[in-house]
Amino acid sequence: MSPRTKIQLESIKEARKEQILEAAFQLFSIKGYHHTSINDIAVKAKLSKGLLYNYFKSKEDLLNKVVLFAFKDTTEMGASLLESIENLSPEKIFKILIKSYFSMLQEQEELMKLTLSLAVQISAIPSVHDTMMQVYHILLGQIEVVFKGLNYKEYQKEAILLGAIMDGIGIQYMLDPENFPLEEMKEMIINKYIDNENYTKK
Amino acid sequence: MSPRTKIQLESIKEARKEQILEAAFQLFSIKGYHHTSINDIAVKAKLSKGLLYNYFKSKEDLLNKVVLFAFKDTTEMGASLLESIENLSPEKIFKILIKSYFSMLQEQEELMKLTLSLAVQISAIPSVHDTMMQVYHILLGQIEVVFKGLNYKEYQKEAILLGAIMDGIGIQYMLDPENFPLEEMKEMIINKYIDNENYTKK
Amino acid sequence: MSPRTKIQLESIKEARKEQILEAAFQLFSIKGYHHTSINDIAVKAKLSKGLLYNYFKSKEDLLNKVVLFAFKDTTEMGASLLESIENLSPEKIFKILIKSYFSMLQEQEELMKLTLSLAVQISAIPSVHDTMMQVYHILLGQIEVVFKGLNYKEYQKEAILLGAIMDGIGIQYMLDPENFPLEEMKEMIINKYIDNENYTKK
Amino acid sequence: MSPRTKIQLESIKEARKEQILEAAFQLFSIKGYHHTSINDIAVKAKLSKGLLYNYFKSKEDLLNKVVLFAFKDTTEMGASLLESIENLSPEKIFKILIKSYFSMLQEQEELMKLTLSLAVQISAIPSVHDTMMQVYHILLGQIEVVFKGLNYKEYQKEAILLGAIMDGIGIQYMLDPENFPLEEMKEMIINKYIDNENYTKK
DNA sequence: AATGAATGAGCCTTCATTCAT
DNA sequence: TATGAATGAAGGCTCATTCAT
Repeated sequence: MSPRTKIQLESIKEARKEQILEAAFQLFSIKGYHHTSINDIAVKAKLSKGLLYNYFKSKEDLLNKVVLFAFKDTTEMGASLLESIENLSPEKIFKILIKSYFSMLQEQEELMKLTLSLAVQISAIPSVHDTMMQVYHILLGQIEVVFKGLNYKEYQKEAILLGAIMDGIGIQYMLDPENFPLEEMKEMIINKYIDNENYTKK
Repeated sequence: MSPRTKIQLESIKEARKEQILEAAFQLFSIKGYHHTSINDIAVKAKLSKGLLYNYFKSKEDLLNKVVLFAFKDTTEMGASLLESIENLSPEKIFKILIKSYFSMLQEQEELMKLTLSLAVQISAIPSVHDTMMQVYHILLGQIEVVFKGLNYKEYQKEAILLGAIMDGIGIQYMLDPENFPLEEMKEMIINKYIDNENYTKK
Repeated sequence: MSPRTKIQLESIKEARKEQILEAAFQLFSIKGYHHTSINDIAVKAKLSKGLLYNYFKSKEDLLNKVVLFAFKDTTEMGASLLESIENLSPEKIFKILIKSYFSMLQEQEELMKLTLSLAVQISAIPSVHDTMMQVYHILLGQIEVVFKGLNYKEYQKEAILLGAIMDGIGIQYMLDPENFPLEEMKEMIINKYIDNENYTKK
Repeated sequence: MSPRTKIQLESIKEARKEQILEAAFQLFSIKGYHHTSINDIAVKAKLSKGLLYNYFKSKEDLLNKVVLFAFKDTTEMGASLLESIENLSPEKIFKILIKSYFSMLQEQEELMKLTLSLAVQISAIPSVHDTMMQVYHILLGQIEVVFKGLNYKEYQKEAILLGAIMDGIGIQYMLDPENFPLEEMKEMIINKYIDNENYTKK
C-alpha cells in the first residue's frame, strides 16, 4: 500500500488531538486538574502516555489547549447566535442570550466547572491566564454588541457587569445545584433589564 | 522546676495555631491548596512540619480551619456593621454594605482568592463543602436583612442574586485586578438598587 | 512537710516503673511493638513522654525490660509450682505443668502473643535476644526437673522437645484461637507422655 | 519501530516480579517486615521505588505475594514428594517427610524466619491472615494423608499436633541455630512416631 | 508513530527523642 | 521531678516526564 499522504496524516493527528482534548476536558471538569493524572487521560483517550507527549508538550500545555478547545464551541455558538438573529429586536436578543446562558449552565455543567475552576486557579498556573483572558474578551465583546443594540450609554461597563453576574450565578449554581433557584434568577435578571416596567419590587 | 502553667501553654498554643492558620491562609490564597505543601506552610509559619501536626490532624483539616479562620473577621464585621447602624435608613445601610464589600475586595484580595478557589474546588474535597456552606448562609442572612429593610417582596431571592453578583465581581476582579473597573461597578450597582430614579441608562 | 526519704522515693520510682511496664506490656501484646508508639504508652501509663525517658533510655530498652517483667510472673509461678508440689508423683507434676501451661495459653493470651512476637523478631532487634534466651533457659530448667523426676534418660532433650511442642501449640492457637482444638491437644500430649498405656492410636 | 511484543513484555514483567519478590523475601526474612523499607527492596532488586508500584499496589500487597511466592516451592515439593513415593510404606513416607522438613529448616532458614515472623504478626496485618491460612491448610492436608496411611484414628488431630511440633522446633531453631540440637530432635520424633518399639525412654 | 517500563523528586504523615521551662 | 512542645529523619506512595525498543 502506498504511504499515507501528508493530508491524511494531518487529519489523523487532528483527530487524535481532539480525542485527547475531549478526554482531558471531561476529566479536568469532573475530577479537577490536580486530581487528573496524565495516565487517566491517556487511558480515557485510548492511547499511550508517551504518544500523548507527542501532541502536547506538558500537562500544563494540555490544560491551555483544553481551555481553548472547550470554549471553541461556546464562542462559535455565541457568534452564530448573534448573526442568525440580527434582525430581531435587541430585547429579544437579550432574552435569547440570557436563556442560552442558563440552559448552557444546566446542560453543560462540566464546561462551567472547568471554566470556573480554571478562572480561579489562574494565579497558581500563570500560563493559563492569557488563554482565559483571550476567551473572556471574545465573550465580552458579544455581550457588548447586545447592550449597544439596547442603546445603553455605558454598554461596555454594562457588559462587564452582566458578565460578572453570569459568573456569579454560575459559581453558585455549581456549588449547590440542588438548591440554587436557577429559574427564578433567570426571570429576575430578564425583569431587571428588559421587562422592568412590569417589575414591581414591593 | 515545674512545667509551664496550663494558661501559659494555652496561650502559646493559641498563638501557634494563629501563626499556622495565617501562613496557610496566605499560601493557599496565593499558590492554591494543591500547590502549597505542608512544608511550605511550616517554613512560612517558622516551625517544623511535625509540630504542625500537633495542631491540625491533616492538611485537609487545616484547610477547613483556615476557611473558618479567614471568614471569622468577615462575618463578624458584617454582624457588627448591621448592629451598629440599625437606626440608619435601609438605603444608607445598603450603600455601606456594598462599599464595605468593595473595599474588602481591594484590601483583602487574598481572602477573595481563597474563597473563590475553594468554592470551585469543593467537589474535589468534600469535607470543605459544609464549612463553606455554613459561612455562605451566614453572609446570605445578613444581606437578606437589608433587603427586608428595603421592603423587597422577594428579599430572599434578591439576596441570592446580590450574593451572586458579588461573587462574580470578585472573581473577575481577581482575574485581572489591573483592568477591572471596580469603582464603576460599585456605582452601577448602587445606582441600580438605590439611586435608580437618577439613573438614566441611555 | 519534710522532704520524702530516699526509700520513699525509691518505692515511688519502682511503682512508676511498673506502671510503665504494665502499660507497655499490654500495648506491645495487643498492637505489636512496631504499632505501639511511645506516646501510646505514656498516655496509658498516665505520665509524660519525657518522664518515661527518665526510667527507660529508649524504646528498645523498654522492650527488654518488658520481656523480663512479663516473664517474672511466669517463671516465679513455675518455680513455686515445682516447690509446692515436690512430694507429688512425677506423673502428677507433669500433668499439672501441662495443664498450667494450657490454662495460661487461654487466660494470658497477651503474654503468649508478646512472647511469640518477640521470639520471632529477635533477629530484627538483636538486643532482645539475650533477654529472651535468659528467660528461655529458666523455663527449660524447670521442665528438665520434671523429666528427670520421670526418669527420662535424655531428660535435657526431652525438655527441649516439649518446650518446642508448647511453643508450636502456642503459635497455632494464637493464629486461630476459634478453631484450634486446644483441649484435644492437651489430652493427646498427656496421653503420649503419661497415660500411653491407655493410648491406642489405631 | 514498533514497541516490544506482548510476549516479550510479559516475560520481562515476570522476571521483574520475581526479582522484587526475591529481594523482598530475603529482606523481610532477615530484617523483618517493619524494618524493611520499600526503598531497601527497590535497591536490592535494582529498580526504582516507583517501578515497584507498577507491580505491587502496596507494601502489604507485596507481603502477601511474597508469602505465596515463598511457599510455592514448599507446597509443590510436598505434593510431588507425596506423589513420587506413594508406593512406599507409610512409615518410610513419614520418615522422608520429617527428614525433608528438617533439611528445609537448615537449608531455607530464611523461609522459616519469614513464616514464623508473619505467623506472629498476623493480628497486626489482617490481610496476611488469609494468605497464611491458605498455605497452612495445604501443608496440613499433606500431613493428614500420611497419618491416614499410618492408620491413625485421630489422623486429623495428629496432623495438627505434628504441625505444631514442627512449628515449635522451627521457632526454636531459628532463635538459636548454633545450639539447638536439630539432629537429635529429628531422631526423637521419628522414634516416637515410628520406631517406638525400639525406643526405650529410660 | 507508538508503547509503557522506568525514573526520581516530591508529597503527606508518623514518631522516637530532646529540651526549655 | 515533670511536662509536652518541638524537631527532623524516615516511611509509603504518586505522578509528570523520559526513553529504549
